Amino acid sequence: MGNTARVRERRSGKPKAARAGDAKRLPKAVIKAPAKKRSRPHKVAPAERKQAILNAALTVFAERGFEAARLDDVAARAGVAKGTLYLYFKDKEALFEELLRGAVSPILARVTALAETPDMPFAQTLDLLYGFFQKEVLATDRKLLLRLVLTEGPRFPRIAEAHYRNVVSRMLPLIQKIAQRAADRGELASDAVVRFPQLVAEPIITTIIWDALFSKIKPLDVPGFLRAHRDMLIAKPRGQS
Amino acid sequence: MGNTARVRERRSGKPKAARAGDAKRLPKAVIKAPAKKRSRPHKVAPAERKQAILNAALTVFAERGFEAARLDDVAARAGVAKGTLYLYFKDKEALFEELLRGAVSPILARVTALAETPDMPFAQTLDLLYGFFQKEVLATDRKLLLRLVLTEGPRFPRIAEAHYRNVVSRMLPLIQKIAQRAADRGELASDAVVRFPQLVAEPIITTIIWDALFSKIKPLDVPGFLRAHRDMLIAKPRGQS
Amino acid sequence: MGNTARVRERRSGKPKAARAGDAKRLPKAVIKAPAKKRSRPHKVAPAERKQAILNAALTVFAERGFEAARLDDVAARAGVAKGTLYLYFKDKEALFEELLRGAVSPILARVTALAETPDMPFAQTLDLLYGFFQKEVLATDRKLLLRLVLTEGPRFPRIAEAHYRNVVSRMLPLIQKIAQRAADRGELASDAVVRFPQLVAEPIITTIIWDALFSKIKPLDVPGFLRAHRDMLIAKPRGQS
Amino acid sequence: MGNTARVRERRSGKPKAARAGDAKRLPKAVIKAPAKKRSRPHKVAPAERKQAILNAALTVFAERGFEAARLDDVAARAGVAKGTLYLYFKDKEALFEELLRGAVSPILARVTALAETPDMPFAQTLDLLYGFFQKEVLATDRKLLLRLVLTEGPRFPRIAEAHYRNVVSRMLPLIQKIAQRAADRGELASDAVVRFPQLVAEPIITTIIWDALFSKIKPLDVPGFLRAHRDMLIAKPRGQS
DNA sequence: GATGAATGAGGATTCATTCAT
DNA sequence: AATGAATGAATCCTCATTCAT
Repeated sequence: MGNTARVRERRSGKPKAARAGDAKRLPKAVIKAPAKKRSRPHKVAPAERKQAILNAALTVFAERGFEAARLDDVAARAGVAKGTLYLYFKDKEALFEELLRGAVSPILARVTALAETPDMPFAQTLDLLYGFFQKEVLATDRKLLLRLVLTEGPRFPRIAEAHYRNVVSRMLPLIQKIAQRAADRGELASDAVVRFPQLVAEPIITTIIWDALFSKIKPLDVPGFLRAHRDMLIAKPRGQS
Repeated sequence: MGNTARVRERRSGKPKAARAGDAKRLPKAVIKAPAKKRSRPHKVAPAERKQAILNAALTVFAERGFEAARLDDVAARAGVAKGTLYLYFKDKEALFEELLRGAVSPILARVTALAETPDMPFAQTLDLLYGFFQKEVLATDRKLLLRLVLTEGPRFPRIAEAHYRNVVSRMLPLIQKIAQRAADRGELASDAVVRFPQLVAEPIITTIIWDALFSKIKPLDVPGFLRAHRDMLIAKPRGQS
Repeated sequence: MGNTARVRERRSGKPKAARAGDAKRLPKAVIKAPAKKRSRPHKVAPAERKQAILNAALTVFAERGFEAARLDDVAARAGVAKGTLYLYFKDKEALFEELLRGAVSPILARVTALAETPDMPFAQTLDLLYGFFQKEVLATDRKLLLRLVLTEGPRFPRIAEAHYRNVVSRMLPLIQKIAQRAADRGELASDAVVRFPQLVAEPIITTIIWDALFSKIKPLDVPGFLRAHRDMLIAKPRGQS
Repeated sequence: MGNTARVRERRSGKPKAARAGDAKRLPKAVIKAPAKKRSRPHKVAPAERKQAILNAALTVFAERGFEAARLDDVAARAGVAKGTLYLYFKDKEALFEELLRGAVSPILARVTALAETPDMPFAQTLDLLYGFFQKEVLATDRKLLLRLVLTEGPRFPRIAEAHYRNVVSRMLPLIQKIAQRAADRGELASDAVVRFPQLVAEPIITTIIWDALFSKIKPLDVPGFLRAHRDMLIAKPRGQS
């Protein structure tokens, strides 16, 4: 009866060209499978492979958002089969969460370091901080991670929570400490920043959002903006000169 | 009409993960049709009906984001049949865009008014502006609109563009004008705000984002925060006391 | 930008010809979509439509078992779109359970009726019962339902339970009552059937199983078999003559 | 070998419904790999290994049925790698068929032996037979084998056929012979059992099915039931006392 | 205009099978 | 021989959209 002869019709060739031609959303770009198809690409370190998937996922999720992202595209970009994703991640959501886990932790490390340098003038601390943000976040893929946290966070309480726990709740006290020290040294006449360390983080959020929404239309002079914000932060309040 | 020839533009289904009742995301909420089904929708003005749809859409889109939002839910919430949506909007995307069109225009009007009031001290202008934001945006559904602009904007260039055109590009020059006047009056020692009127808008963005992500975890003292930011804006730069 | 022009590649024509050519399992037959495709078959009473789906489901489930059955095939056989199934049934399992609900209830009605006819000789009661089984179950699609209960029951505790509750637990006492009456009239010398009314149901199970497994190889003379079983049931035990 | 050209025979995935942990079906159980993973499978005789696989397969197939059974689970239970299964069995189906081959042959041997013992009273022969069934089938894993034959047989004509050839077609003539001898000795007043030796096998089928479906709900007094059936078999027909 | 049943393309996920090691 | 990571076809289910009433 020929077991091997049992063959069934297939269709195989799958339209992967992610809806190019759509003019309203996501104008151009959009995922392009590198088409590198080693028929059995054994001997790739699993960690590398996982990283490849995460990299691909970052691109795809950033481009389309969680819901619209297609794991097909992630797999294609990562150069693996669809099923392979599930060897490394339980499901789409787990992939997404792992992707965002530790999104901005490097910044945290830097801020911690700054908090350990008590004698630095506040202005300089801010310059270092914002400089670091520009070089290590804005200029890299981490920008996309942070953007995803901000844009998908409302729909993923767990991710928002994790971000709060891992980043925000640790960063703010550090900033507070730095600000307090500056205030103690007389560098700040008001405790506004001490009470609201978020004032230091504001331009980071603003920059990420502006970049995501308007950079194509009207790029922001980010260094200038950050400098301007810094100047505000270190200013003396009116009437206290 | 030839069934096989029917081609439709879509983008996709919905991942299993987002089902209602899922405890990890979107805790409860889940849209609940008011089920008010007068068997005769007697004399409902089309404009009213359209508004009902838009209201429903705002809730649903805000709750789930564009992709995950179900028109079924919108229709149910609006108390109309699903097909009815298509009498008022070409498709899901058109509904979404119309929803966001003019998202925050009321603020614009207010800022315009402020710009016409040349003699007001800058501090007071800011208080009025931020107060208006709190009462007319943060405390209302418009908060959701603005949130949607910020979170979905990256995936909807047209919406970002419209928002830039309708709101941002009009607001910033007004602020600039106000700031310039304040500077001219010697109220500001630096032209930072004149060069970067975004500095005035920063706390609005920050507040919207914080509200969307962390309000459940750690509510922000919004009035205090806005006052602190205001104080910064009107501060004298260091060394100029 | 021409919304209507947004068209994307498709593949459409789907291989529906369910694995014909498979020689080891399910030799021949196998689902054949009637291909009647009214492009919008409105105006079919919903009850009718549901019944069409249930009928199709019966065939497909009986042919392949629950797990291997494809809802694609059910839909094709029912002449509806895949999505339509979900208008009538929550999911595959719900369809399956509803299909089996009340599988053999008509028999129950008949047995009840027989139990209300006290004066009938036991032999005649059995003839009526088995005759009814032959005509109303074995010769109809209900045979497949009963077969499904027996073959899928072990994997579907809920279905087994429902069958026990709805059919078995009601039938056995009725048989018991009938048997008791027969015993009281001296028609039976032993209380074996009274204690084990299952003895009456045995040939029904045996017949269904034989039919499912061996009818192609060696058909069973069902009427003869049932008569033989009946003779056994009404016999006098040894040594009590 | 050309990835795109690779065509494989399969039949399908697995519906969401049947996931482990699902409370509605297959209450708990869910296969649990003993996780004994000697890093060196030192000297395990291939025959032993094969038997381990078959044992594991029996459990898994019995628990979920052929389609829903996962080779992953079989491998885990057998303590081998998934690929190893394919060293011993061509594919899932071959494993299943080998598993069921000779399912109940031990009984056959016993019946043969009984058929060679001409002088035993029929009642005693039945007691031995049913006793053997209880001890060697019902109380052991062979129960699961027989259950699988009955429940999967309808979908596996080859298995049904093999079972008929190997077991049924050999057993029935033996029973017939025994029954004939009993009849010749005047132990039976009718030739019903001679014409339908299935009457002897009935309670075996009934018992297996009852056990599979209802044992949790309402356990059957198997010994009593078998004795009752035996009494029926050796009874004198009415009117011949 | 309104309706809502019907549609069917699309995507997440599973799992038998392969094959480089 | 044994392994188990990788593959990708297959299937369930969803939901935007249509259109007969």
